[in-house]
Amino acid sequence: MPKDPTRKKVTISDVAREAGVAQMTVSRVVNGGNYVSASVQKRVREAIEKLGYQPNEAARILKGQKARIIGLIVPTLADTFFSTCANAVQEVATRYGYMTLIQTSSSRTEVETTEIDMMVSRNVAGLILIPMEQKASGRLAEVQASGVPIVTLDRVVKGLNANEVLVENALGAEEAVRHLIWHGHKQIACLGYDTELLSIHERIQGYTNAMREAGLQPQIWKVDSSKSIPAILQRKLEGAQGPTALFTLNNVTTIQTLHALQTMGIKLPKDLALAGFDDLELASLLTVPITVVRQSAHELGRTGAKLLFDMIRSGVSPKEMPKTRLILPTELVIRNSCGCKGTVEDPLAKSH
Amino acid sequence: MPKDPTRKKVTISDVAREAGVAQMTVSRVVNGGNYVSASVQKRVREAIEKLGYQPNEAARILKGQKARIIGLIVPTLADTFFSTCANAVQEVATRYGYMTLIQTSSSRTEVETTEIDMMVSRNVAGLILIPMEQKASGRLAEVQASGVPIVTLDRVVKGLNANEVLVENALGAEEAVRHLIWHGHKQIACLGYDTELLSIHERIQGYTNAMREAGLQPQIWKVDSSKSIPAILQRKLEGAQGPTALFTLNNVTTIQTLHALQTMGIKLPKDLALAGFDDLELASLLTVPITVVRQSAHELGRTGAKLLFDMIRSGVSPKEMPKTRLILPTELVIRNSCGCKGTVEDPLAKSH
DNA sequence: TTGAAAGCGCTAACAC
DNA sequence: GTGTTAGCGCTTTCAA
Repeated sequence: MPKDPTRKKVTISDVAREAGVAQMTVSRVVNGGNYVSASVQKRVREAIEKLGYQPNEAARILKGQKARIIGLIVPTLADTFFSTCANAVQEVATRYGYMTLIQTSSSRTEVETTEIDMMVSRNVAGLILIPMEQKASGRLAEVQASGVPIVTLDRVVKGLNANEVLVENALGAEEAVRHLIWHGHKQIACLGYDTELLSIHERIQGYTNAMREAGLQPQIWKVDSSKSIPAILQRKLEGAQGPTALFTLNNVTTIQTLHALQTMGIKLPKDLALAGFDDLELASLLTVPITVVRQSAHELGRTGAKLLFDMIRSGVSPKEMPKTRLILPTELVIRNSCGCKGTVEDPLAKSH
Repeated sequence: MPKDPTRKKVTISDVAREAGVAQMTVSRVVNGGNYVSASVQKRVREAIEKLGYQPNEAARILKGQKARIIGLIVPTLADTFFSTCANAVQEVATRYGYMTLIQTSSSRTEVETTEIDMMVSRNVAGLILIPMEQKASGRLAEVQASGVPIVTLDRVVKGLNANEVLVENALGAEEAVRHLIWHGHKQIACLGYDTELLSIHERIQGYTNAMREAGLQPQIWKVDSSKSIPAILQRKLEGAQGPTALFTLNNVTTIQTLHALQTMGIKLPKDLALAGFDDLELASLLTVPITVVRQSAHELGRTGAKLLFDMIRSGVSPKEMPKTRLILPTELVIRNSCGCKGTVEDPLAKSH
C-alpha cells in the first residue's frame, strides 16, 4: 500500500512550536484554558486556527480519557419505534459534539453483554440502552461501578442505579381499556408477548386495573412470540363465547392481529372492537382506522440522551448521583376500531 | 472522582511476562502469528486466555492502524427504508467483528461532509453511505485517496471510484407504469420530490420509457418537498382533465398522496389508480391495498456491507481496485390500488 | 502561570 | 524465529 502524501496530521507539538509555548500549554487551552494567561491563550488559539489542529482522540483515550462517543444498544433497528428512538439519540449526541456507536442486541441478553463490553473497552463516555437484561446480575453493574454513566430507555434493570426514561404504560393502557369499557364491552381480552418486559408488564397492569375497576374479569392471552398470534386468535375467537373487544400490547401485536383478523374475515369494529398500544404510521389510512395509545419514540430518545449528557457533563460518579426516573406521557388517539364513529381524528369522537 | 479498584486492564506486557516472551512476540501472535514457532504460539495463546487479554484499540490506532469500526451515514434513521438498511449493515459488521458508527446527515451535504471527517479522524476501517453529495467535489475523493474503502448505497457520487450497490430503479418503475397502462390508462402522472437524486431520477426515466413506448405523453409533477404534495394534488386533480392514474416515486410520496386523497374524498382505484415505488409495511391492510414496486432495504445494506468488508479484507488500496457496481432487483407487488381485483396478494391478479 | 519529563499500549524497523 | 528500541499524540505529574 502506497503512503499517501496528503496533508499530514498536525499535532499538539506543531501548535506549540507555532505559538512558541510548550505542548502542555496548548493542552491546557484545548481543555478549557484554566491557569493560562489570556494573552497566551489568544496566541495558542490563533495557532490552532491557522494550522487547523484537531486533537487526536486515540491519544487521549490511551491516556485514560473518555472518547467523545456514546454507545447505544437497541434490540433492533428494523422496528420503527426503536429506530426513531435511535435517530433522536443520535441527533442529540451530534448537538453535544459526540458520535454514536450503535449496536443491536437482537433481543438477546448475551449479545447485549458482549456489546456493552466492546463499547466499554472503547472508552465510551456513556451508555444508553433499551435493555434486555432484567436484573443487574451481569456486566452492567460493573460497568456503572467503573464510572460510565448509563441511561436505560423504556425498561429498567433491577438493582442498577442507572437513570431511566419510561413511558406511562399503565395509565395509557388503562385509558384505552376504559374507553373500550365505555363502549359497553364486558369481555375484553388483552393480547401480547414479551410479557416479562417492564413496559409490557405495566400495560397489562393498566389493563387489569381498568377491568377490575369496572368489575370485569381480566382475560390475558400471553403468547411467546408474535408468530403465535394468528394461531391463538383462531383458537380463542372461534366460538360465540369469545370476547367482544381486544387490547393489543404493542405495535407488532396490533399488526399481526390485523393480518390475522383479515384472514379470518372478522370485521372491525362490528365483530370485534380493537385498541392497541403504540401508534402505527399508517393507522389512520387502514380499512378501519385503529384506535391506539400513542407514545413518542422520539421524545424517549431525546430525553434519554439529554439525561445522559447531563450526567457526562456533571462529571459526578454514577454512584453519587441521585437516581432519576422520568416518565413520559401517552396519548389516547381515538379512531374507529374501538367503535367510535365519525371522521378519522375527529375531535368530536373524543366527547366523553 | 474516585479511582475504581476493579480488575485493571491486562496489557500486552502482562501477557509477555506470563508467557516468558517479548511483547513483540505476543503482538505477532495476536496479529496472525507469522514468523512465530508453533510452540511459542501455543504458550502465548494460553497466556492470553488465562489473563483474558484484550488488545487496546486506542493504542493500535495511535500507531496508525485502522479501528475495528466502520462508519455508516444515512439521511435519517426515522425512515423505515434507511433504518432497515442500517440494521442490515450493523448485523454484517458484527459478524465480521466490527462495530458501527452511525450518523445521520439529515439530507444535508455539509453535515455529511463533517461526519465523514469525524469518522476518518477516528480511523474507521471503511465507510458506507447513502450519499447526499452528487459529485466528488468534496471530501469524499480525498478520503478515498487516503486509502479508506468506500461503498455507496442506493445512489452514486459522480467521479468517485467507490463501489456501489444500487437498485433496478428504472426497470422497476417501468414495470409498474406498464401495468397501469395495461389497465387502460392513457393519462398517467408521475409525482415526487428530490428528483435530482439518482434513484428518483432513474425511476422517472423508467416511467418515461414506459409512457413513450406506449405512445403516451409523460406528465411529471416535481415538488420540492413532501409537504407540497397535498397542494399539488389539490391543484392538478381538480378539473375533469386530470390524469386517471398516478405513479408515486417513493414511499413518503405515496403516504402523503394517500392522506391527501383521503382528505379530498378521492377513492382508489375508482377515481384514480395508483402505483408507488417502495413497499409500505401495512400496504396490504390499507382501505385499498396499494400496488407497489418493492425493493429490499435489508438486501441493500447487507450486500453493501459485505462488499465493504471484501475491500477491507483484501487490503488493496481503493484506487487499484476495479470499481464494482451491484444492482439489486425489484419486484412488482400487485394489490388493488392499480385496479386489479381479487384478494390481496392473490397470485391470480398477476395474470398478464 | 508555565514547562519538562514520563509513559499510556501498541507495532514498525531493525537487530540478533 | 525472537528480542530490542523507538515513538505514535496526548495528559499527568512535578518542578520552576
